[in-house]
Amino acid sequence: MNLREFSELLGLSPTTVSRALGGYPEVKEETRRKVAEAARTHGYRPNRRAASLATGRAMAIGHVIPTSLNHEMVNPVFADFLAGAGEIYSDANYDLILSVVNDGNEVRAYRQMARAGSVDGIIVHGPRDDDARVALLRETALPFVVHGRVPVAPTDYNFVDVDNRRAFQRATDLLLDLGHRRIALLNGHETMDFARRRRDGYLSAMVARGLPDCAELRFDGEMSEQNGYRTACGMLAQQDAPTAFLVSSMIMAIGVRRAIHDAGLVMGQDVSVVTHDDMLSYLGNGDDVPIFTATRSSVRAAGRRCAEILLDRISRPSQDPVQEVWESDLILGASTGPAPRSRT
Amino acid sequence: MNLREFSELLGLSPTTVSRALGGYPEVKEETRRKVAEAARTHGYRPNRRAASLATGRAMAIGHVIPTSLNHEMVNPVFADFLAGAGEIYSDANYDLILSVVNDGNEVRAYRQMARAGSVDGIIVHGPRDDDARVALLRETALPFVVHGRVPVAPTDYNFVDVDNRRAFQRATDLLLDLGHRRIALLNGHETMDFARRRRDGYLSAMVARGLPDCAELRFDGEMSEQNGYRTACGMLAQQDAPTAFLVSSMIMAIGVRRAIHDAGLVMGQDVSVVTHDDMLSYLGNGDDVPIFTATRSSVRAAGRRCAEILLDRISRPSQDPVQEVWESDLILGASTGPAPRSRT
DNA sequence: TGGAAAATTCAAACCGATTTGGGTGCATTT
DNA sequence: AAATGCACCCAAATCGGTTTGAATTTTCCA
Repeated sequence: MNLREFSELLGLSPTTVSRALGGYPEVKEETRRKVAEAARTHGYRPNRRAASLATGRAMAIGHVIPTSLNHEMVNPVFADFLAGAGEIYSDANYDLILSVVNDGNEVRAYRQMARAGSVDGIIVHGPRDDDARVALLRETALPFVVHGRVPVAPTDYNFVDVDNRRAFQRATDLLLDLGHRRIALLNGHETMDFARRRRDGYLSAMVARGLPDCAELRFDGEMSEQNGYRTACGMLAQQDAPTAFLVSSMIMAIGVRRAIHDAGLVMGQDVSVVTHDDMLSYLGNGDDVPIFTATRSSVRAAGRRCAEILLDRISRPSQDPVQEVWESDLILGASTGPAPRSRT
Repeated sequence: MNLREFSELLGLSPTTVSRALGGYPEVKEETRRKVAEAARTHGYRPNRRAASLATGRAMAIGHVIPTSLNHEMVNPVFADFLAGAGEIYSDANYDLILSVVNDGNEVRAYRQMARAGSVDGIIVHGPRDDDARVALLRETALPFVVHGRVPVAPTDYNFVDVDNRRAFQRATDLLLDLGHRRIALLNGHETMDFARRRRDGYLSAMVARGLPDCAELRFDGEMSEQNGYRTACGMLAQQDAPTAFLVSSMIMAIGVRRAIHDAGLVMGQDVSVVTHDDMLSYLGNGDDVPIFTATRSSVRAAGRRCAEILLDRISRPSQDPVQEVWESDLILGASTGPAPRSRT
């Protein structure tokens, strides 16, 4: 059923019906009620495509999520982030258009969305160091919000980020305070901005105590369970093995835990682990006492906030950029303890 | 830039340009080349909304993913499923419209998509026993493919499913063959069709050997790590504790593994575990020897296949329904072994 | 009761593409 | 030279809404 048919049914003009549904003041309250009622019973909804063609608003937000080319891995945080953003969109009657592309094809995906006018705004996921996306988006004049930050870009764009540097600096300090000296860092790809900041936080804490930066104690790559396991196994087999691991994701930390167990060691006693916890819905970190000591920040809340900001910028452009850096909690769990005297 | 401006720029009529870009035969090859070239250099793309209004095709597929109301959990398999489907969509130049809704509001979401004509087809996720969606979608005449199956619905709809019943029957048989008698089932919500089928498979194998159905050995609920841990802890503390666990997801199995460790037991020796493995990209099940003995089926491949089928039904309606039931692999890993003589 | 102001409603233009049903120009045939 | 065919190209209608500017009806007050 289209507008014309529906309005004939009511004995009104399309204009009036459209206004009634749109909530414009030019239509009598009683008429509006009648129209709304009829729309419900007859199941009329304005055609989305026609409406957005007429208004120029697509009523949709684009998300481009990258899968890494080699391992085709999809970062599991996306599910929760999208769930958070999705809540906001449905309330505002916006659609969420999802585009899954290989790393590197992202720019093309953004450009297409922009040119075809299929979205009113874009969320940028997983900013990297060589990121051309922010510049591109600025060109297109499409509102956007970055989840994370772009390393070197000019600073006048919207973003929501966790203070990754500080989080990992604090986490490292905690381990150092516990007496650990050989602290391994298992990080995400350090081409990613968040991973780089975490590394910097880790390094600055180490350096502040006069400790060296040991290449054999650092890993960066896909944050999968397997990588956590393999890497930790390798490091634990070294002669001067680490007594603590600082890990960038729960999933990876679970791999580390497995490696510790396999080596016949006890997590929280022989080896300490601190991880970042995105508060994924299916990966609660224990009940009363957290399993892992962790830097914690809800990625779902970040999704909600990014969406809110974006919708706000769309309805009121030319505001000052919103830039939020969230402090993450450092919560103590059972996975950390004082450094053991020595191991051989 | 719109079509009119672009065509003026070329000194051609909008019609010709549209045909050139659309690949129609009525336009000289040389003209087409020139038009395509100019489109590239000037960055012209037909406005998506206008195009779909004119053609009647939305060029978009709707996915409605539910979050469970209580725990706001998003099943992590969605990320990989969407990634699989997304691959197919981008190749075919379709958009993916994602709607995240609370359990129970799904029907409304489907109806809205259908009425507003914002999608050409729909993928139905996580069919349940009381599912009104299939009936609704049949009414709307919108093509759809179900990932999974609807328990009691008429059978003339498209679906791709794993043979969950058989998978869990085989898994149970394996454990029985190893001598286990007290076998626990840690399942997803048994309102979900897949979980019910898995339970049936488990029960039929048990019954076939004359074993009872013990309520205290069965759990169904959210497949989170915590639930796996908590439930396994509780069961292992029972006086007649299970010697084996059959688990519906890797995430949950990781919780079970943790519980086994915490109880001072060794997985694969004292307690056996078999899990279903959706082959999530970030949760590889070990390298050479799988960690978990598992029934295995790629959810990403299922995403691809569902998308393929849907696009095919859209381009050629009124074909016979495609109904695929995939056999899942049963792979042997390190988490299973013969039942221990006895434990106290 | 008449007339101005306010409250409603409507006809028509517009958004940006696709597509129908012709035209135009040129080569070929008669 | 007229007729036919073919290869190109185009004007205009269409999709289903929103919105502008004008027309109509109602309300209010002198």
